[in-house]
Amino acid sequence: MTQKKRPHHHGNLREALILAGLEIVRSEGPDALTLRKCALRAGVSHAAPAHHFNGVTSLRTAIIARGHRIFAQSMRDALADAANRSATSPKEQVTAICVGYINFAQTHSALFKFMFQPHDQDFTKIDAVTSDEIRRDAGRSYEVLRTACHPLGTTEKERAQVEATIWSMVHGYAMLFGDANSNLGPPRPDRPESIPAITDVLANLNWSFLGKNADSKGNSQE
Amino acid sequence: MTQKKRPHHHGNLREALILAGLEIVRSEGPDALTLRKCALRAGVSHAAPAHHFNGVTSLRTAIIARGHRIFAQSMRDALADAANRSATSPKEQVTAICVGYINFAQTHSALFKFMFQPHDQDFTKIDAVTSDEIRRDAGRSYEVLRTACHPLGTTEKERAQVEATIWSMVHGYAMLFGDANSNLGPPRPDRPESIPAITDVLANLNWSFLGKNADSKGNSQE
DNA sequence: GATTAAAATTGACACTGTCAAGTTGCAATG
DNA sequence: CATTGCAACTTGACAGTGTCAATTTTAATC
Repeated sequence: MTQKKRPHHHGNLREALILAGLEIVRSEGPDALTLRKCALRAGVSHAAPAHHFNGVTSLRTAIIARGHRIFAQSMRDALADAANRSATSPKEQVTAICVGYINFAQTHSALFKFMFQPHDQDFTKIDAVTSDEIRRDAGRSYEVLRTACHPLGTTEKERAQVEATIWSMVHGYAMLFGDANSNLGPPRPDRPESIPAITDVLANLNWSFLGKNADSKGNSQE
Repeated sequence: MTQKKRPHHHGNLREALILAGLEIVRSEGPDALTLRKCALRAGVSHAAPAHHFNGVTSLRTAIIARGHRIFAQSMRDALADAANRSATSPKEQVTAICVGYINFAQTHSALFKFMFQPHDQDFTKIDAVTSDEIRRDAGRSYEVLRTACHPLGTTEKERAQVEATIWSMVHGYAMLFGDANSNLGPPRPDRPESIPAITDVLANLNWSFLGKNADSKGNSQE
């Protein structure tokens, strides 16, 4: 009985394949990812990945899960930056997270597209390890926003509404305006200065959502 | 010189391929679309589409353009419905358009995903006909929203901000919550009733955006 | 050292998009 | 009407893709 999981040939192929995939997405774009390319980059034969991933969908999902770690970290970093500037009101915290959100979408635009592409991941067709990974890592991403939104609602229903509002706004913005070469969104007249900043967009929200004051400083987590 | 464009064998293959593509996306999902499947469904050989589309990207783009017509019509229909209920204030008009937006995303969920998937359409690699089509049809979609948003801003910059705000919000909502089987967005606890309606989300906007009253009835187009 | 099971390779298959060459059929020209 | 010309379409091939079955290699165990 092995106390440590020490695979035989490669060492840790599963990890290597995920990293190879991230690199391919980064350098060649979201549509360039291929099972065989990942295998080649990891230095194994084209059919080797089958022993670690149920299929290409599983590999893609695992890459997305890994992307979520960077994504969540980007939001946490922005939150920490805001805290260093003493911007700790719920409104300021949520705004900071959105800035981190958009920052990730711009800095890792190919990965962002890859992650939030509508993929038909029949969760049933994904191996248990990867399925757990995506659930955990994507959940942690959402948890960052969820925590910051918490003080903005009193009941669970209210909080769900606030979360949906912020999440929709920032995600839509990222999709439509986040990437300079985005082909979605409104047809832009080649004037990138006509794109408002995420903070300008967020300013159009009614921040005193449901009676509570979003500007009160301090940690109001119950 | 032919006064009417009457192609030789098929009659109108370009149109038939687009319709075949729409049907495939509808019935088999966004990822099921294939050049060869379209050709088969249109009753021609696998290489026939090459004479009408520069490549598969062009065909996809043409299908997206066609989808935009349905999309724009869905928003216009919702706007007409609102007018029948005498809901003609800017706020009510914009809300109605968003309802039409979400309605399209739900009714034609596969097509919506297909349309707003980040596709690398190197516009240079797309034949001129299709390129004009997508620009025109996507522009018309956006024009519906643009017109409704017009009274909500006074300067051009203000209007761009309002448009970006509304568009981001409704698009993000459609992506994250529009489709019941969406795998994006927050991990939902199998409680579909916890998803707020688009109208609830829009209610969190500060509708008196920039001093002007969004509730004033009538046609305030300048 | 022999056994055994996992890890990885090799080879094959159907399917994809794209290209080159050949065929068909319509339309304008003589 | 016969001929020419050209666009529409077909056929065949090619490199890649994901996936599967059969085989070999490797590492841990008895």
